[in-house]
Amino acid sequence: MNTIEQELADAVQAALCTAFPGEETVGAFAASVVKTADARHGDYQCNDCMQLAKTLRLAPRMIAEKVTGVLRENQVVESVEIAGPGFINFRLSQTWLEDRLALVESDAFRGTPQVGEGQTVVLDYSSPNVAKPMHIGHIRSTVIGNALDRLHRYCGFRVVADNHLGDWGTQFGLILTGYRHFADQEALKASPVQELERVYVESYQRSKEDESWLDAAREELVKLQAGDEENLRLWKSFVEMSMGEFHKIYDRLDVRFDLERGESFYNDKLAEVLETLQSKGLLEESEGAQVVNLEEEKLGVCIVRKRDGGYNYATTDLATVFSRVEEFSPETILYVTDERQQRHFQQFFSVAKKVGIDTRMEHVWFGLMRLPEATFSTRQGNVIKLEALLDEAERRALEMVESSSPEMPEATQRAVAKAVGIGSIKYADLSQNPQSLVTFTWEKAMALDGNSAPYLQYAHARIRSVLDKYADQFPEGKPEEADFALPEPLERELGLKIARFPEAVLVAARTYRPNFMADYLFDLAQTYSTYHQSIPFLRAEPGVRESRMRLIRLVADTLKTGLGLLGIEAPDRI
RNA sequence: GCACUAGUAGCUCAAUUGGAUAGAGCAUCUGACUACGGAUCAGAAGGUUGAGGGUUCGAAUCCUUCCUGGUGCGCCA
Repeated sequence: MNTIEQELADAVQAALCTAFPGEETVGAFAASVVKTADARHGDYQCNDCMQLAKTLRLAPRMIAEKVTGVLRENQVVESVEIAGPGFINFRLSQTWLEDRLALVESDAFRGTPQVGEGQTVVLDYSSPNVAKPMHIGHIRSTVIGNALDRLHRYCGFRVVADNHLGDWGTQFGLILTGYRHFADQEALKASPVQELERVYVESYQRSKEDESWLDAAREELVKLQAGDEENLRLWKSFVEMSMGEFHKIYDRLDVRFDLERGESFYNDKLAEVLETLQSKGLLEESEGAQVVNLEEEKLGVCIVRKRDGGYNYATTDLATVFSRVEEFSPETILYVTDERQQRHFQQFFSVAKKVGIDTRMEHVWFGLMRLPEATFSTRQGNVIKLEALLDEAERRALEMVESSSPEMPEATQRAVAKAVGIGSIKYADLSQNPQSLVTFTWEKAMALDGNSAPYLQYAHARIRSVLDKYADQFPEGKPEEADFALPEPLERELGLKIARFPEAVLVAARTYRPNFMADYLFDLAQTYSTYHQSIPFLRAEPGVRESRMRLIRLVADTLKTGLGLLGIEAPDRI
């Protein structure tokens, strides 16, 4: 199913060709139609005439005149008007819109065109470091990445979500050394990652003061990388402990991966990467290291092999991309990380291109999260653990549920508190542009009113509640047999917004900006709330009542589906 | 120093990537519950889009100079 924007754009395109037969510039032009910013201008608008004025050497309004003459015959629109310097404003036909809603209702994807059909996207996100607990800095990659995952699947893409764990970094030298000297086995059993972190932080601090400690750590790392049995065994146990903790959090967040290949997975392919670079003549030696020179692109040099013979991030990423291209032949690979890695990805993409990778690769970066006082870091120990954040969110939500729904069974209250608490945290992140810098405050992360998850969940639950009440009061009623009817302006607005759902999905997916989806949902929920307040439905006359039931049920479904695309639950009662 | 990035209402953020009179939420003020869920709704007030210059039918958005923050800039990831 095409979006309405697309249908209208096609109509404009056709009208242009009819109005200006034989004009090459018109034939090559791709007409576009967008929704209006202001309802007074109609439902959709086309701004192309102003652009075409130059190439056609005609006044924009003149072009618009010719085009609208043809467009008026179109069944989709009720009126076509020219305004201002040459805008064409469309108002959709009432019956067409009503029929459209029936199509949307019966469509498995609520009218969303399956633009990704036959295409594969590899999505690299979350990627925490083993032996360090996940803190609030990890939530953005996880939540944004997961939303992009869901949005793309919904558009028909085959998505390969890969959790590219940091399980092979230099931190293991420090951890191994620390582990041998001051690990507390009891604590390790009780709370493994916390203890590993303590060991890491202490070992790191010791290395700052003590050169020989650092040497020992390096030695342990070399032994590990050379395949030393004892170190390998310990390393594996560290990874397992961490994964257990990570999965507890992923379960709570309802985040799932298709693959969880850490950097270690590519360990034996790194030498090959060097050979490939060598054979393409890209390798240079510089200060004892092997590098790819990117001075021409003003990207400095990219180190692919350290002076001490070790490989690093860029090398692993290259090995990873080779492997992904070979195994999945993706059209696109997305990397969701924070802004600090922009330069790394520019370098890495550039090198990948040089060795012949032509897959589209995008770095979807997001702004750092920081505390009001400072940035946080595991080493400084000023992190807020993700687990604590989720606990607190659920606790606050539970308080709210207990006071507003005391009659609800306790188990249900807990489930609702989880949906609301976790949903609030996700929504706080997803409702803003990923690229903005975020200063973390508990208050903001868990906003429970205004533009927030609970507002949307409330709107949804309220509709479910009305629908149940309807089923109680009118057991014979059959809303599914009523026609969609939008006689009231508020009703029409609501119907139009439902019909626009696919446009929000596509924009959010295409621009890697889940906040477009969040915006859309908030707008829809707001319109519904106004409707709810001012239009009677259970008390409306028979027939009208059924129509309205069918309409609000579709609103509820749209809200639930949209929230689902953001990874947020919409319980029937909250 | 160079590069990237941000600066929008008192605060937190939008603005469909160049469209029409820059929109929401919070906070403030006014109003609506014997109600289909008040976790709500209606309304008011709040702006020289950091500053200047430029590009054009049209600029928060593009170019340019400056100011202020953030981040990065060779062996971490």
